[in-house]
Amino acid sequence: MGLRKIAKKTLSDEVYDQLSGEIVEGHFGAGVNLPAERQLCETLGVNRGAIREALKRLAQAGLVSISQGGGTKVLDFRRNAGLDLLGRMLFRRDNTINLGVARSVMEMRAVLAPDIARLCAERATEADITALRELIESMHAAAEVDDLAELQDLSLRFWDVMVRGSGNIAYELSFNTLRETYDRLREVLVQVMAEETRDVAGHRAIAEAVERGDGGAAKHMADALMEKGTRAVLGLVGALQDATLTPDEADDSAAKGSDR
Amino acid sequence: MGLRKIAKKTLSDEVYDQLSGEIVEGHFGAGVNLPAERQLCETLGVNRGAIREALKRLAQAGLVSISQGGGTKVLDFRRNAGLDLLGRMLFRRDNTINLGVARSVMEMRAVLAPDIARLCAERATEADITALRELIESMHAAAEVDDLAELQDLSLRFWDVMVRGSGNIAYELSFNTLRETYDRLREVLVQVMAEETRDVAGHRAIAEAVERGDGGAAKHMADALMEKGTRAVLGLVGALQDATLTPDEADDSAAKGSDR
DNA sequence: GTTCGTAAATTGGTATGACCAGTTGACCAT
DNA sequence: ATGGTCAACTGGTCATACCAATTTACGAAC
Repeated sequence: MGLRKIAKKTLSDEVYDQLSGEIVEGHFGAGVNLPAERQLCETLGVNRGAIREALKRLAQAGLVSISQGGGTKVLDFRRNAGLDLLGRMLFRRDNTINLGVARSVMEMRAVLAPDIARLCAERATEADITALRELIESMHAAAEVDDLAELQDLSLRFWDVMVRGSGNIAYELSFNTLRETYDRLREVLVQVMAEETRDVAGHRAIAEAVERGDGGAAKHMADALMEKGTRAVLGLVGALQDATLTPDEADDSAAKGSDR
Repeated sequence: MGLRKIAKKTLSDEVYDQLSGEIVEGHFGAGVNLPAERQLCETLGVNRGAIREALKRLAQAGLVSISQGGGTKVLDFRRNAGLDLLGRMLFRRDNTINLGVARSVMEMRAVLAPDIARLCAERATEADITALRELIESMHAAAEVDDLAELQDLSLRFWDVMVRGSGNIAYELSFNTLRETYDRLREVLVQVMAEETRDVAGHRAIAEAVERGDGGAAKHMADALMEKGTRAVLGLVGALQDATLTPDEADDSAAKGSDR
């Protein structure tokens, strides 16, 4: 327990991290050209292959646009990047948390989950329903001994089944990204979201609505469940933001209108 | 008019397209190893750099996992890929449309838009409101001469402003991906969604609610607007799917339970 | 039989240098 | 003002070599 996987980074990963960080934090404004590949080689002290692998990834992420002969141009990531950038934005390079990103994830989760529940109720297979039943039982067991970490894990798996049962590939893929982002805050959130995590009855109500094929009820129950965690986290984020407004860097409230 | 930008593809783009296609269409099952880089070079007839650039992109998209010495393993994209994969999945390599993906996009849009409207109403700046006003006027002008293509473009820009005004980065990024996917079907959908596109009053009602800062009303109005296009497209998709069920390939209804 | 260590084969990671191909911009002829 | 030409710059492709981590097979030790 407590052991963590050792993170290994290749050179191109490091290049990608540095460049994407510079772009997201605005040190390379939209429209300007990145330094030429051969110059980046020299500046960063790596070979051109590593640079190119990183640049291709930046292009795929929607952060830059590469054109032969014309250089590599920085794009406006707010207008061009995909949802995958969330993970990159959650932590700044000084390891502070971007509260605006955390809030956004919670808001999105709160809206998607009820519709996932609705669709799952309308489309779930027998296998899905069985899986939900088993998860609810496990949650009961974990709740008996108040094992919060286990409950959190089971809740994630609960929604895993739900989103697959919804038959909506856009929700599945969004969920993957949101889960990845959420996972990075897991240790922090396990306490904050305890009320939602411990609500086995809430999870059970959704599962039973799914079992009955009652989309409306499933949606309503999911809404109620989400409300608990969402309220707790948004409250915390709000408080932290207010506390952060003291320094000159007005962080998030300012960032909203700053770069458009 | 009618001229289109010439699409240029690099070798690594082509490699990426081929490999991601194979994976998404299931020819490489999750868990198996991709051929070694040096072997892919020979098979595809390109140098190793091009292969590596493509593999790095596949890894970033969540389709494979690369480990030095251990080969490149195919992942379960439904469980690991990000939302960006939507665009890759919309068209199969035989150029047929994946109706399940189209349906998913419409469902997600219908759920996100009302919450975007709600948040925008609560957080919009004066500049946002001005931009919305101008767009509504332009829409009126376009509606006078029933210029559907122009109306569609203005509606997209309307939502562009809304999503930026919502102050939710997750919505912004999701919207970028959804717009990209939607754009590929634009010519088809312009007719199908005409009722929603022509509904200038519906757009105006949302803009006015935003102006008043009335989140509840904005949400409700957006819901009503979305309902028009969503109903039309989902109806069409349903009809097409029923028609497709005649051949043995039961396409989407079957795909749902096939690979889990 | 299991466990552990070792060495060879395999696979990805990095480096170098060369040349091809498209873009840009300065310059010039018309 | 227009269009052509050429040089410089930038990304795209290629070949080859070697480094580093993992896997596998084999055998020694328990």
